[in-house]
Amino acid sequence: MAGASQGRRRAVHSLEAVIGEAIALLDEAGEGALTFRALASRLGGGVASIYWYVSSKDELLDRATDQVVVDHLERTEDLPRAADPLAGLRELAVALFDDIRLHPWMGKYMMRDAEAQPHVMIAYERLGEQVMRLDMSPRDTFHAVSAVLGFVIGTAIDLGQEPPAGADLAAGDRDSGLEAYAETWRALDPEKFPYIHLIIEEFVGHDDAVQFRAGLDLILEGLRRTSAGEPGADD
Amino acid sequence: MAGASQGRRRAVHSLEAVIGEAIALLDEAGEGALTFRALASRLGGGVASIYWYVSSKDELLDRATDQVVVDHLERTEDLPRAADPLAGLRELAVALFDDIRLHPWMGKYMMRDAEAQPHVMIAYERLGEQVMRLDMSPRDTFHAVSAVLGFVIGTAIDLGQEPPAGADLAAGDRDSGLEAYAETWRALDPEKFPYIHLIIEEFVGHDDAVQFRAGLDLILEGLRRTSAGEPGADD
DNA sequence: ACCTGAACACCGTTCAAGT
DNA sequence: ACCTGAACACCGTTCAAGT
Repeated sequence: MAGASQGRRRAVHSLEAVIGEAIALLDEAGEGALTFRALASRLGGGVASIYWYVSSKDELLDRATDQVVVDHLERTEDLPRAADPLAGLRELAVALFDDIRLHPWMGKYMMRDAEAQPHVMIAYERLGEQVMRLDMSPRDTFHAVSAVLGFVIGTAIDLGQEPPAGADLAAGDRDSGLEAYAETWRALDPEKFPYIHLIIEEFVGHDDAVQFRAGLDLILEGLRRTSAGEPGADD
Repeated sequence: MAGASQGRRRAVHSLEAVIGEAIALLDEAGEGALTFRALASRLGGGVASIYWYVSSKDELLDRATDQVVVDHLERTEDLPRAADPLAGLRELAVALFDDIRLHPWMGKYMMRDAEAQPHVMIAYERLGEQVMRLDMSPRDTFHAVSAVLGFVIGTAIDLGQEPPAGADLAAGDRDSGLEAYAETWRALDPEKFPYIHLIIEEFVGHDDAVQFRAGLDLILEGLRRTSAGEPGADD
């Protein structure tokens, strides 16, 4: 009986398995849940084994982020479908935002190390190629792409922020969270906080995706005007 | 001789000292350097004492962030100086961005918990009051403020990202860092990466502040057009 | 009321040893 | 070539005890 199967002593891994389980752990339970010990037990092996595939937790996170971008690029291969460069830019930005939102932990890492995340470069390139069609100077082109990218990733990070440990994520979760904020704000003096009072009801039940698109459209509208107004302008 | 000064046995702290030293530690050595043990030794006391003033590291970071915002509000009390609402919005956004950049660690925490950071609310309110002068619907007003805020904080976070542990921050520091990236990019196939090649030289030696202002101006230009075009538009 | 050292339950990372 | 348990040097947080 000593060996119904004499295997199972040593677990067998692969880089794909390590990265895949890391992504699953991050998606399911958030950034705090990604521990070498937790990851090892998911893989059915020992902690130290992970270091055969990855030399640090930083590298693990870089590789996990890059892998998500690989999937994103695959999924959006045939974008943009629009003839208009700004419409094309919009499609790409929206698709990127939506995919980052599915993995709220990754925004933080996307801008950290271009060399460790080779595919992020390709996503930038695709956005840039749409902007190039506006025929602006290299500098204006660079600034426009940086603005869109900063807005996409920045907004995704803001919205993906994990609430501090204390927060009560019991029942209505998100809705009740928004409502709890609104409650506090309604208590503020309307004389001193006219803006807050103006938008409280908009804030309650607002849709992150709608909010993102509205902001993106402001940038795109500005870009449309700017690129039409000063063809080839410098500095 | 047993007590030239019999004090010094027990250190004496205050909430201000705890928060102040925490901010100093974060500014000087980055987020990784803020440890209860490091903070305690700066304060000249024991680790556990900090818990008298603050109930967790999360609270410490919330309070540190709020304190920086307090200083920012004080420093910019008499802004905006411009009569034009968009110019006023621009002044406020630029000032906020510049102050966040002085404390690169804080961007991440600014959007995390409005209740724990009462003064962040005031900064939002000030931005909102400028946008209100454009006489748009509550929804459009909310979206515009959210877009500006998302861009300010998001860009600040992106730029404030600490490079992963490995990075060589030896001599030329930032410049050589940019140049190292550029080197990698120049090696990319120009056929497949026309955008990257177009902007490499713009990227090298680019100024974060200039880049931020360019993006902000796109949003403001879009906002100017949108608010002029559809006075009081809904949905 | 405020401060303390020592302990607890965790981390990421290393290493000598196994197969 | 790949996997392992045990150890190391850290963390944030708690607690019983001091003043």
